Amino acid sequence: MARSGTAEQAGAQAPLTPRADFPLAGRSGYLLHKAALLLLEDVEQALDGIGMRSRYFFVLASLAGGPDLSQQDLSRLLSLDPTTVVALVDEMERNQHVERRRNPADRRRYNLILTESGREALAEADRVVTEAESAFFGGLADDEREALRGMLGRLMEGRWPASVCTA
Amino acid sequence: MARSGTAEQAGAQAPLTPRADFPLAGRSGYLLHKAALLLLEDVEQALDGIGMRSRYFFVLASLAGGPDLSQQDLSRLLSLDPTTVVALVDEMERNQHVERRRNPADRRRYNLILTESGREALAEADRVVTEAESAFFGGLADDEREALRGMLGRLMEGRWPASVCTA
DNA sequence: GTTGAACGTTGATATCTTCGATGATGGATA
DNA sequence: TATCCATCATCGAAGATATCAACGTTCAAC
Repeated sequence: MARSGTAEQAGAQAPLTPRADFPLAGRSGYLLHKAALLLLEDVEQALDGIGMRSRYFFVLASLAGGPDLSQQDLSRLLSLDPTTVVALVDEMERNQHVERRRNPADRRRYNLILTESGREALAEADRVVTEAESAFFGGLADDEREALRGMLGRLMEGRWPASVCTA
Repeated sequence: MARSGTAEQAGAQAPLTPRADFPLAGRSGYLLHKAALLLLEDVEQALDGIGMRSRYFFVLASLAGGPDLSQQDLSRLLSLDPTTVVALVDEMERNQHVERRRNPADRRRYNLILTESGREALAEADRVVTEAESAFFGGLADDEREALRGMLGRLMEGRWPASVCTA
């Protein structure tokens, strides 16, 4: 709180009284939490237009980085329960967006690889998500957005995505 | 991606190969999402020590700002389903942390007010959460944290918490 | 070879969210 | 005043999620 004040007159016509004294609004932690919720809302809504959910997109995007991720890797990387990953990959395999291939070096694991069709789906989703994010971060100047990305990265240093290995 | 590179040697001793090419790591949106998840994990774990969950704390903290919030307000403010709020307030009333009082100006509404016991619970939770957040944001200088808070606030301008009214 | 651990999978359970319906109330209109 | 519609809180059912224990397979260490 005590910041700016540029948006306070936004709802002037409506009989709403903005609560400048809302305690959580002064807490960096809750701001981060809430901002992430709002963004996720936007992304989810944008993806809904092409019949995809955010987690599906996250997996697609993760797999695009390399062919060597296992389901366990995804679980840790995206904070998903291993059980959830099984169901997700099942679905993606039905859609022919990914393939499970046994890792020859460790036959317990699968190497999850993106199919050509998966890449196309990712490309489309990527457009949609990028658009939603641009709108969300639109209020920030380019260098600010860069600074924000830097800070967020530093907050997670050592916790993510460093804990992921390519066996 | 393409940023800094200060943390890449953090897990040097472990046989892990950090994936610098992880695509989502370059996306501001996902960084925000993931950072919020990690922070929530920390906060949840910290609150677990005193037998409280994060949402319970959020409501407690929201109510501390003024006596005039209704359940509907909470619902919008915290992105909670009205149904969920009912159950939450029920629980809080059982714990004698809040009271429901009919709003005399609009008898459909309740004014939710914090009891003395509720304030004590909030004080304790506040300590715990503040500690967890301090640890999480520890890697940031004070002015950086301030800048971060400012940017997050600006991202939500007009969407939160401006939409909340005190009838 | 034996032991213990990791990976993927399954199924049961608990929890949360979502949706529609309801009764009470308020506000606007005629 | 009477009528109509929206809002608030609540309930119950249905759907989606997360959580947990257990299993077979495979790997690594001894």
